[in-house]
Amino acid sequence: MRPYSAYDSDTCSIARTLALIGDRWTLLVLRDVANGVRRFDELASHLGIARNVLSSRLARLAQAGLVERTAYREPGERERHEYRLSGPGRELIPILLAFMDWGDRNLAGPEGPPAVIRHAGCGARIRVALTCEEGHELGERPRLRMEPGPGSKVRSSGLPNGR
Amino acid sequence: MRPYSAYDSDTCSIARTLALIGDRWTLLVLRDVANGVRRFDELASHLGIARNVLSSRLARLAQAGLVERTAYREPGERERHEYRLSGPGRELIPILLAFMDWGDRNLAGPEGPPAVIRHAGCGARIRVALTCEEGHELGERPRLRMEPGPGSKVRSSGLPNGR
DNA sequence: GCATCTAGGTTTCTAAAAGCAACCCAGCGC
DNA sequence: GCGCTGGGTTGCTTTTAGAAACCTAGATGC
Repeated sequence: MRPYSAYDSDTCSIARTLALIGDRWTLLVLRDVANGVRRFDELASHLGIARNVLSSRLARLAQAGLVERTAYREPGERERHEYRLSGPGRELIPILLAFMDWGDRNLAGPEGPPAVIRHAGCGARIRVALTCEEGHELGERPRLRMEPGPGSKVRSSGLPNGR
Repeated sequence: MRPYSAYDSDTCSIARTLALIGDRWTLLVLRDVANGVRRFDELASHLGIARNVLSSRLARLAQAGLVERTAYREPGERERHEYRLSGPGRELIPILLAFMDWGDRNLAGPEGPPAVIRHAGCGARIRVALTCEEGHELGERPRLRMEPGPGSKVRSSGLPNGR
């Protein structure tokens, strides 16, 4: 079996996802949009992001289909635009919650976590968990095994005798 | 109840975590370290990262306690250093798997996912899932509610009449 | 019926971060 | 003592982010 490092780093789903949303601002933009901040000026002011950067991030997210940019007009008002999460965008929520979970446990001060997410139905707290398709509970230090999938790609350069 | 945008953006656990590991390379470095790539040159070559950037990322991760830098010496060899995930670093694995999961579903080509993670015990695939502490199953579009926690902080500036 | 305000950006210029190549140093092997 | 290798650091160039000014179109006020 080939060693891990023989596989192309950029082909990995983690690398591909990071290429799309892995810069300093994009996940924060998505967090705010997920929390109902929909307008350009509100986003700019709440995040403290430069407006040109926000503009380019929203354009990228819209082009990738993670947010929808729609025009709307309230009576007596002029036309506005708003940004909302679309289907694939909503599927990013586990990523946001995984970040939040880790930050709550490792970076929160003695006061406790800055925010809590609850199940809107029952009011209980939400966590991200690893699950095994056989239904086994995976504890704090799960034993995992990585193996190449059908879309794997061997690295084509940089190896001695690489091909 | 105060609106979401009245709370300080930087106090959020997502923002804090992103400030530590939310740049273009850090999560990929952690992915490789988690997969057993432990040496500087191996990381540099597999990732294609500039060596000075790798150096500064590893220093930051070591200082934050996410990786351990240890010296070791094999018989007949000179001293080497290796990097390994430490406790808090291993807790980042759900974040990596959440990225992978999303990428597999949204960015993989028709060939399928580039890699598969299995439970080392039973061989079944691993997924990240949202769970409610009451044990309710949360499906594709969970209804979530965010509320301020004990460590929440109201925004101190930028609001009309803000305080 | 012109000046002003506001949302939603774009342009322009400067500062910070990433990339690239060259260099350095220590220990080993020869 | 000479070169090779791992593990970096230094210095320069390019890319990205940030700050501030500017633009446009439709209310709004006078």
